[in-house]
Amino acid sequence: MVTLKDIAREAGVSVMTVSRVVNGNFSKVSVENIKKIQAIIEKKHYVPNSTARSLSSKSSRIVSLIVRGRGNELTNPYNATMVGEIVPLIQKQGYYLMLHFTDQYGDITQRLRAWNVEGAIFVGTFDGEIQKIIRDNQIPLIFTDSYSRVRQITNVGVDDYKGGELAAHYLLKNGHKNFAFVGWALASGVVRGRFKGFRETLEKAGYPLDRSHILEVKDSLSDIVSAICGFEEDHVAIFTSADLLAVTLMDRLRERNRIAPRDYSIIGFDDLSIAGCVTPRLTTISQSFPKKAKAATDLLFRHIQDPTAPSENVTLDVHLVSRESVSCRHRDGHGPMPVS
Amino acid sequence: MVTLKDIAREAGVSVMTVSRVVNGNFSKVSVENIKKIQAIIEKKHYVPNSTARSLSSKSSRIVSLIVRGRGNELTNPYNATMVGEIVPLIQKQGYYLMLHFTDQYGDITQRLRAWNVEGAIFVGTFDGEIQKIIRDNQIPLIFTDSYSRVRQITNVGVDDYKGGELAAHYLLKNGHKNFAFVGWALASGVVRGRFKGFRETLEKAGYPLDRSHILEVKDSLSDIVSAICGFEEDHVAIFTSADLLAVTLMDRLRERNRIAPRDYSIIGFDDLSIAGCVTPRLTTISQSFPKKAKAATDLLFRHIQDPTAPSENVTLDVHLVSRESVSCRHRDGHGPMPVS
DNA sequence: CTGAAAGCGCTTACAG
DNA sequence: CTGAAAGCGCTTACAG
Repeated sequence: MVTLKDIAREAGVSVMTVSRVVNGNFSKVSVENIKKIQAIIEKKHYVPNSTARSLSSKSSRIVSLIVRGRGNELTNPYNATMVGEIVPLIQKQGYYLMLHFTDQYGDITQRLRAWNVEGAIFVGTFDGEIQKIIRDNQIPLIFTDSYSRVRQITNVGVDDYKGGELAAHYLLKNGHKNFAFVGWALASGVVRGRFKGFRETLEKAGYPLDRSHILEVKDSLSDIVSAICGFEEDHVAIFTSADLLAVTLMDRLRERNRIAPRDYSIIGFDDLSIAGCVTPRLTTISQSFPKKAKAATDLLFRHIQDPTAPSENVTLDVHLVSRESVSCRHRDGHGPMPVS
Repeated sequence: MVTLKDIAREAGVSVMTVSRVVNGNFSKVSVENIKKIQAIIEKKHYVPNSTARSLSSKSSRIVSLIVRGRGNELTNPYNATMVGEIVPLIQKQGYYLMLHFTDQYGDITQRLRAWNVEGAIFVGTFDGEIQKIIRDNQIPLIFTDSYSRVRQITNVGVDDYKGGELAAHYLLKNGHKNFAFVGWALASGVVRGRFKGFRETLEKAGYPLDRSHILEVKDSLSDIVSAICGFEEDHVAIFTSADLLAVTLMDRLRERNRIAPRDYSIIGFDDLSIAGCVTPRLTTISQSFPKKAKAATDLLFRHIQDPTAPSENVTLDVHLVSRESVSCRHRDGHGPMPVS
């Protein structure tokens, strides 16, 4: 391993002047020394030891990405997309990225402290543990899609409520009269927001959502599938809390010979790329992952640079993307027909 | 920040005996001291500084995962699945994981050296650069799906050739007579293997693959789509080098009113979860991602533990999963019908 | 513009 | 069973 000392010896200078060159503090080194030292660094393929740097300077240039769960969390395209967007943004800043999957609070602090991590971005719902996490870690912490009563939390989310509204309006506009909501974890803030926007909009329009039509996914989808097949109405319009859920549901309903948009209509949330390649293509509430990732990393670095920066709550916009999974119910007998 | 010194002072011992307790070398410390020290560690929430540990012990407990590319590489479900499988396996060993996306060779060495990384797993095709990477990094390096003439490389791959054979056999068994191959990057070893197995099997059966039916995807899929639509044969059976390609292709062909398995048949490769939720469900060559990830991390840790361990080339098995995207051509007029 | 000294928080290697 | 010393490779802070 080549060290500063090796370079210094060969250049006939002290480690300090080599250190200055390595760090680009050219103003304090003579031009000839800069050139000489740079040549030697090049020749010997010198790479600064970040471990030593971190120890002495107290700045590690490591950022952590913490994903909730402990299995293959990237099997969920939502997580994969978010992580994949964030990685290049972190690298572009010259930072290193540690990736952690965890579902227990204690882990997080340990992992962050061990490496003097400078900041972290959380992907997934940490609603309940946010308070403890913040209390134990005095570094910039950026949450995504988290709802918490704790003030002073920096979060990047989307307008979940509006997403629900958009879905409801779109279905109403297309002449739907029967509605259902299917969501994972109704307790999570994100899902609750989407649900609320949907329900309240329908209510205002005179279509209160019946309790039997509010479905929460527990362990398996089977119950949900049965419930939907058991609906007495002719054609029900379903709003789901996530594309992945909508896609899986369509697949399971197809096994029971229920095809969208012929037998029912369905709207997703996220606009993952899978939404566009499924049959029928999924109509969904679209959020921008590049923007979300950018907002999160921008906030992260702003807070790393200026620890006194105020916490911020960013809410990104959503819009509806009309594709093929919702039928138009206006002219009876004309069958499914997409309407924008 | 709590340090060994703080604990030592409070316990009235030297840092060395605290260090022993922290590292579990209980045999060399009195029972009472162990208890006393553990209590203080607990109370003060002491977390060892990995940065200092790494510097003095020369072992960082960091492993790198290097994914080829520089955009959102996890948008590709193949990469996402692999990375997602590997993360928990690394964590289970008490190691930390750094994730890097890169498409230039120089980056890799720099990143590995900076943190004294103990080993790395590569996801994606690095065929051409393997030699240089190995030369410059004397740590365990595990490649996946790489083909290289360099001996002494440790690689985990699947039986690509067999995958091609299986696809060909299955299509022949189903009475197909017209064939095509569509692949990304025919130059890569993986794709070449799949293609070769396919072509040679067809040849032996008396169906040499015409040059016009070997399609390589360049920038866009448009050329491929046009080429396929221009085929003179009635029904062509297409073998693609990857599920993602097959799925995208089906979608694009649907725009041109070509539906599988009515108008053409198609087989993918990988068996990503997307293969099962697309319409028609994709018949594909299946590989086990959990096994692949396990093999790669096992090899990695074996080599970290024993640097003299011989390099190994692991080839995992593949099998065909029959779903809905291939028609049976035996009894004319009976239309598509899946055959196992 | 340059460098000697001290120190970051640990572990290694040794002495007792 | 315990600890004092040295050192890992760098940076900070200071003196010149």
